[in-house]
Amino acid sequence: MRKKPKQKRSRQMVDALIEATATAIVERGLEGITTHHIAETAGVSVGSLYQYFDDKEALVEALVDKLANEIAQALLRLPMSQDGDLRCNVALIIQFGFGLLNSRDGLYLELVRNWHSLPTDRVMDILQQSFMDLSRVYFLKHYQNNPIQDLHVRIFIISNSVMFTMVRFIGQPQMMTQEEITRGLTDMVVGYLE
Amino acid sequence: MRKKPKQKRSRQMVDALIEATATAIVERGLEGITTHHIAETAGVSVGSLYQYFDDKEALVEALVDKLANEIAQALLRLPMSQDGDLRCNVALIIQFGFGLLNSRDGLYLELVRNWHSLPTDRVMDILQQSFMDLSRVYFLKHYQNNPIQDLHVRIFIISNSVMFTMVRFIGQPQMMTQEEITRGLTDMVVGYLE
Amino acid sequence: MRKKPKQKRSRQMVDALIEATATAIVERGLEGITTHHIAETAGVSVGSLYQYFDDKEALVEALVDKLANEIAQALLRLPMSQDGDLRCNVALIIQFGFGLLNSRDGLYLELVRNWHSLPTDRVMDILQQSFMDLSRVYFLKHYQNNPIQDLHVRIFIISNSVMFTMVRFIGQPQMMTQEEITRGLTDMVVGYLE
Amino acid sequence: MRKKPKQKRSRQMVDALIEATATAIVERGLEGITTHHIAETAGVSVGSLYQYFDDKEALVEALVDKLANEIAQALLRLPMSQDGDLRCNVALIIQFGFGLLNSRDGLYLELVRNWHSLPTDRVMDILQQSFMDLSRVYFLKHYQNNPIQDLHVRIFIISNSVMFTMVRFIGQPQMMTQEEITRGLTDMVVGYLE
DNA sequence: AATGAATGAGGTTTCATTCAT
DNA sequence: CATGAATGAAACCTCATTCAT
Repeated sequence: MRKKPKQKRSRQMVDALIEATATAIVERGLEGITTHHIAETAGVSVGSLYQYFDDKEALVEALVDKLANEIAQALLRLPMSQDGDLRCNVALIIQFGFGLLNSRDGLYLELVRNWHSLPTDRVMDILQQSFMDLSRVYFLKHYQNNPIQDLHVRIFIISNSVMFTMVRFIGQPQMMTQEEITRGLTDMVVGYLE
Repeated sequence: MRKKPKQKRSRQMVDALIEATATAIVERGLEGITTHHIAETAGVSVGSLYQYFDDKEALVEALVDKLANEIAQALLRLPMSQDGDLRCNVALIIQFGFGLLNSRDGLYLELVRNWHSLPTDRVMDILQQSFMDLSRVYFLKHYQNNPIQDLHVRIFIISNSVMFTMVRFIGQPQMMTQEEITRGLTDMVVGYLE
Repeated sequence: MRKKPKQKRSRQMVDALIEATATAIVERGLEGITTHHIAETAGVSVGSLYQYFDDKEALVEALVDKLANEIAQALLRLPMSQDGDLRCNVALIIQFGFGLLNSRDGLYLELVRNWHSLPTDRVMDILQQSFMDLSRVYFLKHYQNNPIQDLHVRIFIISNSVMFTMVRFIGQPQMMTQEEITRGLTDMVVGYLE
Repeated sequence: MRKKPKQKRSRQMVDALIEATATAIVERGLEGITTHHIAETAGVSVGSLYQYFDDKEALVEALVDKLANEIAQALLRLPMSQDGDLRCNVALIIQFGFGLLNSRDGLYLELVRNWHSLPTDRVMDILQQSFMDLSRVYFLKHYQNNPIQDLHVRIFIISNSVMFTMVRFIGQPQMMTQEEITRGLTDMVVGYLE
């Protein structure tokens, strides 16, 4: 970001631009957005856009960052069962994920699809961290003396498996239901972790 | 394809163009390719390109199709153990997958990354079919009277989980080894199927 | 024309190409025709096209020439009243003109519209010659000793007035009928000649 | 028009582009103009051209519109004799027409020649309206109780006859003089109207 | 003679970014 | 600070014409 917006007016402008970016992505896809369209949607001039963001990419980065934080917040508020019911918690997270992917008119979906041209690591880190925390709590209880092997590898595998399977499913949900996918993923993950 | 290449000369040109497309994608990424660059790489004029392909997209489609067929062929030649050792076969396929993703200077990697803007279904169909066949053989032997539930859902989940986890891993292999990923995926898949 | 087609085969080819040009013009307009389309319509290769015609323009020229001759022939067969009824003969020619412009799916229409980029003089010459003959016969009878002044100017004015008014009318016949136009033109021409 | 030119600067640019279009048409013919050439002639970048006009066609339309308005203005200023001398007024209009067609290095000529691919209706409407007004005034005076029949048909015929005969004459004035054509047309028109 | 594959100049349009006001 | 007019590189695609087979 080119300039730290200290003043209230500027802060609003930055926010408007980031939200406009989100809207534009939903409307035209990540590849279809243009700076003009974003600026117009934000009710701001292109010049102002470049006052606060180095280039188009910076805008998207800021958006991804913002969403990542929101997701992190939401994950913290997830009512995980604290008694160590793994299956229950995994299913909860998966449902949370589906909720996310289906929200905001497919904004998350479009972003995950294009993860490779985005600083998605930030997001994946957050998700993986969440899984990590969940797992750690769980395993601390159950395998306290016998810690699970390769936990970070498992978390990596699970995070990516779950996320991309969901995205792929949403893209072509013809031959199965979301419930089936949720159950299947839960089975797989729980089986892998136990 | 605009024109059926009947003559040997034409066939060569079509091949050269498809190969040039592959090269260009490796060099510049799927989004970075241009018709001029492809034609130049193929040692051919732009006009010729358009004599055989309707547009840029058609070129990429042809490439994907060709690769899909090659993969299908290669999968058939995989020395699967016929005695029903699931773990062994799963590991074999995963290693095959890694081999593919690491081959051709990352061509497959780039294509999988951009799956959403490609006719990837074709490829995924092939992979899923392969898993399907493998599983079917396996389960016919072991659970003949008790067929596995939701096989197509499982296959879908497994195919996507394995493939995208591998792709994501290759993108940032810093904190774990390919062996660890392979083992982890194999564990997960086998656990899920048994 | 590049080559005089002496052999029967060649003659057929030239004819086919000219007819294909006509068809192409009807289908796509004079500006829309391409050598490939013409050759294909004629069932011949582009190479052959260039064997007999210097370039695209030559094809159109040949077509115009052919049509001009046909028109000249048809005009000769027009059943002009020989008793010197000018109005009758003028109306006859105008109706003949409308017939022409409405024939061949608008081929003549399209050609007249684009007269400025064609060797239309050839055609206009023929028409003017026809009017000229008609008038001469008429005036020889009636004004034998008192020849009409500026006959060639009048013929020029009349030919162009009649032809382009008809073409313009066909282009947008909403607010009047062909009969009205025919009567009006006849009135004007006869008035001008008498 | 893509953007309403509110500022003075923009207005100048739009004008420059329209004038450049006129110049380009004179230099290269209506079919020969290119966006780059127009932009260059206007001393402006292609991008700017597209900021104010949707496409090439829009430019030509704007030009035609502008000229049509100018013609309408000029026609209003024509010193028509108000005492009802039809011949005099007709000749005046025809001379005005020749003046127009010979002005601006043949710009009008080229436009009329290509009337079929232009929104020429606008222009013809203006001319026909002008004739219509002229005629109406005239006939109101002279045939007040006995209004002329089919006035709109006559106007249509006359407008097109006069205009295209003049255009055709300018294209090949070898065998007659402008005076002869003017006199001839005037004779014909007056004869037709009386 | 006939073919049709190959050429490549040339045209239209988009859009990220800058900079004078 | 904000504006938005201006820029111009760069991409896609067409089609008249040639020439090796």
